[in-house]
Amino acid sequence: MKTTTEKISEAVVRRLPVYLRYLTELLTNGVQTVSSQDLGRRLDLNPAQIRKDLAYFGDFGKKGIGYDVEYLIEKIRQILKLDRDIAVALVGAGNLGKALSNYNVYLNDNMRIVALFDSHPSTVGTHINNLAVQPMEEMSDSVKQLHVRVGIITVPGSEAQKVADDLVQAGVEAILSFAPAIIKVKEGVRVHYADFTTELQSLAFYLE
Amino acid sequence: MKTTTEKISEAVVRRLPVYLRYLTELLTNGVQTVSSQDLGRRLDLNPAQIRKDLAYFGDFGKKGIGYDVEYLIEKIRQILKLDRDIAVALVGAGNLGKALSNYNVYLNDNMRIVALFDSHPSTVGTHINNLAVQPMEEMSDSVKQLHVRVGIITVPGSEAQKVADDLVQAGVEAILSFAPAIIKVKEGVRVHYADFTTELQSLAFYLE
DNA sequence: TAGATTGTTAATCGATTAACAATC
DNA sequence: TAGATTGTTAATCGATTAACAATC
Repeated sequence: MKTTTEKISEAVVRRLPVYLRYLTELLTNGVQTVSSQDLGRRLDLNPAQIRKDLAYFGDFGKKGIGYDVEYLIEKIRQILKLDRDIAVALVGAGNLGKALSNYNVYLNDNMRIVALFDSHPSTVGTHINNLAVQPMEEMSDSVKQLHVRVGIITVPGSEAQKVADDLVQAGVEAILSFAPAIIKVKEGVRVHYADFTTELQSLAFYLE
Repeated sequence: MKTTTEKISEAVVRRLPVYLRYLTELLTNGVQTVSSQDLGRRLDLNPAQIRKDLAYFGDFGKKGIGYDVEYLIEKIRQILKLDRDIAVALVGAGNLGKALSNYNVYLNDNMRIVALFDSHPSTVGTHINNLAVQPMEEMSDSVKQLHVRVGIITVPGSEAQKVADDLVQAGVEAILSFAPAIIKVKEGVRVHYADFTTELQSLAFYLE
């Protein structure tokens, strides 16, 4: 194991969920042990990179054997902090917001959408997955009361910054935004983007 | 302008749509000229990086002045091949698929969803945005007939590989997958991922 | 002209990969 | 033991940033 307090690069952190996903699949299939070579082949990654990624956090493998699937899953879940409950709020109960709300089931990982907000009076009060859509005015109070730490933004790009400001003000520590817009937040708040228009446009470059 | 036939890195290609988005906003606001410094400040990027990115494709700026917003938009659209019509097919007309279909309006860029497919008999035949959901069996023929070049996958992870195989078989050149799974395709076909579960999980790492 | 800003080269930084001793 | 595979160091590769001559 490496010396402590080495900063972990974003690239490493982004690969951990990918490892986790495939390991979970292996566990389901009854596979008990996996080598970095097996993982690399399946995930299109260099085996040395996988070993290095994991070694940042501990000595999880056994020389000559590989990694115990169940143990590694447990460890990665700890590293990603997915071993504890994390309350999530979703802002923007339009089509995309509704679709994501229904994914609650899939993201078992103790991350759970516990509140929905929307600014349209006609949407407020409707129920999605047993959760009532609340007006924006209640966001600050609800976020605090429910200890929401992560916000998902599914409003139009033009409203994203305002919503992000409100979420941060209410105490949210991390944001996943689906809006096609760069969001500015204060130091310490983390923003990830899941902007498929950008993804689709860069895909077009590779045509032909 | 640099020597021709220099390979463009993926990182560069991914930033182009971000430039395009902000430039379009500037154009809407009547801004005629913008410097790499302005862009960098707004997009949290190094100005030198922006100049370098653009210089891969041509001399678009004017020394002492900056970049003409309208002209640069035109050029980036050409580079990304967004200046011609691109037919897109979406496979998986569930909640997420439906939500994305409705975004057609937003992705004006001549990329247009022209066909929807689903494997559930109860979904086939329903209409989303004036487009009928077709059964999977018709995919190959429809993709060829409509000259579909890009496929969007919004089926469960367990079915993603099969759908990708079918799309590639039918002649699709690029795929955007929302399914939480690594997809293997033959050389020459490009796959991008828009997997928000991965994004959300890596976000959890940064809590606290 | 003086000030601003590009395009590009060189310097730096960081991430990926190769190689191998340690060891199960 | 022999074969396999880890953890880690060193080498390589590539991407970002700084610096500056050219020039509008």
